[in-house]
Amino acid sequence: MSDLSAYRDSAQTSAAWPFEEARKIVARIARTGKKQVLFETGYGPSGLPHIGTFGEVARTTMVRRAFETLTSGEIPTRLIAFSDDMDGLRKVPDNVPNKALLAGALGMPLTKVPDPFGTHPSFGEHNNARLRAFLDQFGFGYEFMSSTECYRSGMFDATLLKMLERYEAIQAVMLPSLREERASTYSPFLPIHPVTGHVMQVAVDEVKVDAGTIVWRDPDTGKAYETPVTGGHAKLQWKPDWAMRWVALGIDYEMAGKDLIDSVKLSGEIVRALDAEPPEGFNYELFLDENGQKISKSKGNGLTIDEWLTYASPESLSLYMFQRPREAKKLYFDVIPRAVDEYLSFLDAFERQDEKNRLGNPVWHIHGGMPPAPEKIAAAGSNQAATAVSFGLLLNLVAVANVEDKGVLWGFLQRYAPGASPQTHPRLDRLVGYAIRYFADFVKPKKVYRAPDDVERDALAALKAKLLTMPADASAELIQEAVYDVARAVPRYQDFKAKGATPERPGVSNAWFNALYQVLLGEERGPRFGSFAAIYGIANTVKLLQNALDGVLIRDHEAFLAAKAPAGG
RNA sequence: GAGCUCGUAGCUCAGUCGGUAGAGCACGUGACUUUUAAUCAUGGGGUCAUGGGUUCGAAUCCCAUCGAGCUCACCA
Repeated sequence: MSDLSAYRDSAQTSAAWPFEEARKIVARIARTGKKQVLFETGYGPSGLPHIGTFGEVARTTMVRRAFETLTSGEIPTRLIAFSDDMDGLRKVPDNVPNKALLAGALGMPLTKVPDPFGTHPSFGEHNNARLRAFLDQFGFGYEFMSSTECYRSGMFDATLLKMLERYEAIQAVMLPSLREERASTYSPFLPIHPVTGHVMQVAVDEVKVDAGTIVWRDPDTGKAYETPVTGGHAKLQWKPDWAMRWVALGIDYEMAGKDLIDSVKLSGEIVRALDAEPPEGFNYELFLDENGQKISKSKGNGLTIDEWLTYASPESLSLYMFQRPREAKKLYFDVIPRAVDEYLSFLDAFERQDEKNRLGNPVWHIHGGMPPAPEKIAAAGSNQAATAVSFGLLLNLVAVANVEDKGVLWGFLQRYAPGASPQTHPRLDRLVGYAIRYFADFVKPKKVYRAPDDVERDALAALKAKLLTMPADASAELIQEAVYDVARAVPRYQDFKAKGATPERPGVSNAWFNALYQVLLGEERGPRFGSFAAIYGIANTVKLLQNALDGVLIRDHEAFLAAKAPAGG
């Protein structure tokens, strides 16, 4: 943290949004005199963690780090990941096994619903574990809290009793926001049915402030019950629950999606009805799919976090989350490569920037003020500055060179920068892996292999024969010479207008190379062929030529596409 | 009906108390021993959506208009 204190002054005026948020919290504690700051992110545990979950925690953490920088770490902070696991199960999710098991538990608190996966005592606990594993995988610092445990332990009791006392004031906040038919039966308290265990959404007949209970009737049996609002015998409706939690835990900051703006407002009013101050907040925009539609779990559109992490690093996803949180951004496959390269260039720029600019650099926020040094490679025998290899470059390379193996791609890289290796450049190595997966899933399907005609067949056969006479470690230059020499003998490829061409020794036209790329790689363009063959290996190249002559390349590609078709789509 | 965001180069966007418009990519040209991924140099390109206001001075602050898009108004 001592490193960060250097940024304290510049941070006071930084325009980066995490600092603007953090300054709101600084003003808040100046007002309240609090000695620590609590951040909260909340989850409805009926679903699995998703890309929005990541976004909310990542962004909250950015504000947290900004706050710590503003205050030189003098004020302790905590981030609470709160799981609303006492919520009643409303419907059976589509993506779970043993649906019948869940169907029998509709209406029960999630921590009373059996675990369809059979790994935890309840569905709620199962999902809590998934949430924690998810957050841990990214190294987020947080404290987990279970709503069920909070209610049962009595941690919420004092605030719950106060809400009972202010019952009318809370209703005065809530009722105008509801339609008539709903308002007539609305109660902020949801008693847990003492017999069935269901979370009951029923009208409250009587509020007994002194006894700390509510009186209600079972709509099916008509039987009346008196239930304490404390000790986990009842829970709260969502918006009052949020408000109660803010008060009981003393939350200072919580962000929410734009769809919750009105809810934040109502919950805030309830907090004020409890004589407390609602937390500072921030409303981030929702993500859209490539057609501009809101991403929702039920629709399954947009991009999942697993998909992102298949093709790019968590850091690139953090960058995406950092940038323009108040704008509706499209979140689909095409944004990934750009996010990766922007991350790399921001990382590259960081070293050259002064304090103030660093605070505006996304990598400062992604890495909590301490971004790693960029990994660069230096060209052999060159006094040019080392540069970072971009994802775009790797994608290009992997596509034209038909690379499916990390080693081969490293071969190309080392050709340019002999000193580099997966050991010296581990992050570049991961980038290489991402590029290859991208190739397999998005580039390879678009390849179009074409069959050679008779002239091309002869030329390819001649090239193969020539390569067979060469040593396995023949240099790229030597192979390149051979490629030219083979084509020089073929009238179709002779080019007498080429630079340095003579009638006895014609140049070679582009048609030859185009044919090689189209037939062998399924691409319109490609790498320098000599270099390609040297890295790919003479034996492999010979096999590639033979496969082209045998029609194997086309057959294999068709089989590949056929196998992919049903799963893809 | 209520609220939010955005409009700057062909594209994606920076532009941090107001002080002569920037980057990356793309494109043009040139260099690198027979052009074919990776390099380098260089060039063109913007009435900062529109109209007004404040100011010595506005992409930046204020108001209005137009345009693009989103969210909420049942539940969480």
